[in-house]
Amino acid sequence: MPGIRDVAAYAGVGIGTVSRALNKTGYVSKETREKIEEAVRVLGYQPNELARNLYRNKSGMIGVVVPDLENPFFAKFLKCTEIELYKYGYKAVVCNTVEISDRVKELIGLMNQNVLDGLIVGVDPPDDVELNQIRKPVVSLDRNWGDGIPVVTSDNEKGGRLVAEQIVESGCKSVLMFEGRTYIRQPFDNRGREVRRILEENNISIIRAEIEWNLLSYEYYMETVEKYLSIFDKVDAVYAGDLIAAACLVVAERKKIKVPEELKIIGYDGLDIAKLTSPMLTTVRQDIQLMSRYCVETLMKLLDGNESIPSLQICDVMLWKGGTM
Amino acid sequence: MPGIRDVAAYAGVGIGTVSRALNKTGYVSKETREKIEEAVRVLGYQPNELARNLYRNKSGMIGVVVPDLENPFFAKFLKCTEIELYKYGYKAVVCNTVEISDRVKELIGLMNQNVLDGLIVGVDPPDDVELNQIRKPVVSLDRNWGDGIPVVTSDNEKGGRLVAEQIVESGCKSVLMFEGRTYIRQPFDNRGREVRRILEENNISIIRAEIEWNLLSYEYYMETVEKYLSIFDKVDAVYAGDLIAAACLVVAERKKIKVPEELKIIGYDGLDIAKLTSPMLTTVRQDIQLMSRYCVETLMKLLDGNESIPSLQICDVMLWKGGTM
DNA sequence: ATGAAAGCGCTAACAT
DNA sequence: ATGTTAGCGCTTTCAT
Repeated sequence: MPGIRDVAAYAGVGIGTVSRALNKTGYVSKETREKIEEAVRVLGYQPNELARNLYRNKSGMIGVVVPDLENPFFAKFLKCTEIELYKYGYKAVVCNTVEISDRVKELIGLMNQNVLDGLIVGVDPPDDVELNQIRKPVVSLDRNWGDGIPVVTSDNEKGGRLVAEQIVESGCKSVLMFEGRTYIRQPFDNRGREVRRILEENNISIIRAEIEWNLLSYEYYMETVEKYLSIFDKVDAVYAGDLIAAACLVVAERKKIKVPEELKIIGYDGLDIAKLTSPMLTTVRQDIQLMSRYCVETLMKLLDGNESIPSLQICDVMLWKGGTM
Repeated sequence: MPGIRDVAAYAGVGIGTVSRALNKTGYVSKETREKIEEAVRVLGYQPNELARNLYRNKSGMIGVVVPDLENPFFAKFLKCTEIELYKYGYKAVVCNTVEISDRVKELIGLMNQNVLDGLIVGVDPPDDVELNQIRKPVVSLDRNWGDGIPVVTSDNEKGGRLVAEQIVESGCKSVLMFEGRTYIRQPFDNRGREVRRILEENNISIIRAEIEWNLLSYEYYMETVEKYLSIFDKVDAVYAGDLIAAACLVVAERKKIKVPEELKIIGYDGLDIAKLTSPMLTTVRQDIQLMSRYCVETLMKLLDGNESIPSLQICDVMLWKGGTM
């Protein structure tokens, strides 16, 4: 691997000149520039980015932390985020927190070690995280990490309202709600709260089913759904995330329960999988691409030292009418 | 951010001693070690990994290149690969090639610039790739990249056989086969070849449908499936990747075609989505986790300069019986 | 316009 | 056992 010295020697100039020519910074005469370009071509020189990183004290890497890439929501989020980061010249370093605890703290450590220039987190903060340990930009998707950490989320209140309205309009009287366990207050809590508020207003009875949603496993979903649908066989509607909702559809089919005639199902997220069921899932679609764009844009502002950072950004959601409601 | 000098100064020792103490290399007396550890604690010192990287000439980053993370196959592959790399202390840098061309060449460049220590590729090599430009380890998933690039794949021949046997046994006479377009010979070509060979042997007629499988889009899938199923309405079986197969199921339902009575469907891949349809998809399951483990293990051997690298590793596949066949 | 020299923060070889 | 020194490959003053 040739270094900048080799290029300088070949071109018969100093290394400083080579550096300036390559970075287009400072003056270099046309002739020397050409000699240098020639040398670069002949030697096949490629600057060692590691050395640049050391000098600039940045790595060009952003950590993207998600619970589980097997969840299509996060897969899509990562995809969009990677493409978005690419536009700004950054690379995305993935991290699944599932199966391994404390990965988040490790990643915060990597920031302090300058391996990562910033973090986009789609997971809960660790219990004992010291926010003042965090010295580089962090943006959060859908989680409260505390002061100074901007949050990008979707309009959970509207989402909850859309769900509830569908249920009310359909004339259902007893709803099974699958909800993830949350340990601290999260932006998406509003969703369930809004659903419950409106349903209660309309005297619709609610059965809450708590699910370990971080545990993405088909078997677990099926089992849980089967259990609840057996115990509470008088519910006439189910509300759940798309994956669970799809599982409900399968269980209903198996139990010869007609959807939507005997049981209505409304999902949440608007994943593609909602379109691969039959009937297609009625669901509230989150704009994952927009959320990832906001995350990246916000992070870039933070990296630029920009002062005007919105602490909360909310993306619109929309009802997607399938045939299950 | 305190540096190693600060620690040395605080502890009243030289920086070399600090380095040795922290890296547990060379002799350091118990007392000085303790003084140093104290200093580290008090100052909150964290070594700058960028400087280490420069010295060691490695970044600890491995690029993982996939066509599209929205395809659950690749999402799962990346998930497993990330977790596997983690065990060896490496981080995974993602790259979706969809929507942006030439990303692969860019990533090869990043290897030469020492940003990446190696690459795991799940995509076709670019047309004009010069293998001798590649100076760091590359392992490929399911693609022929050329001499010296080990390939990890699954037992496509067996997979093809399993599919064909199912079709033969079920007594089908006319099969619609959805296959991805390939431009160069790929390991997974064997799958389709084997299917065709056995079907032909049994005088089963085949209709080939070419699909742009890199273009993962629900709408495109539905459209294509709908088109083929309308034109060729006399087929009694469909073979396709799980996603397309699931789309077939939806289209069949919509057209009031009974599955499996009037139309049998067999998928390929064994994604979780195959279990969220009803009836569940009969499919051939690839062991994605094992493939990712082989990829990482092979890459690690390459990085260690190990000589005994198998140029081809084949993972077993199995038939997963659902209700569509 | 260009070359020399001083770091970026660390590791390791070399003295002591 | 410990301090000093010379790099790792680059960027950027600072002279010239």
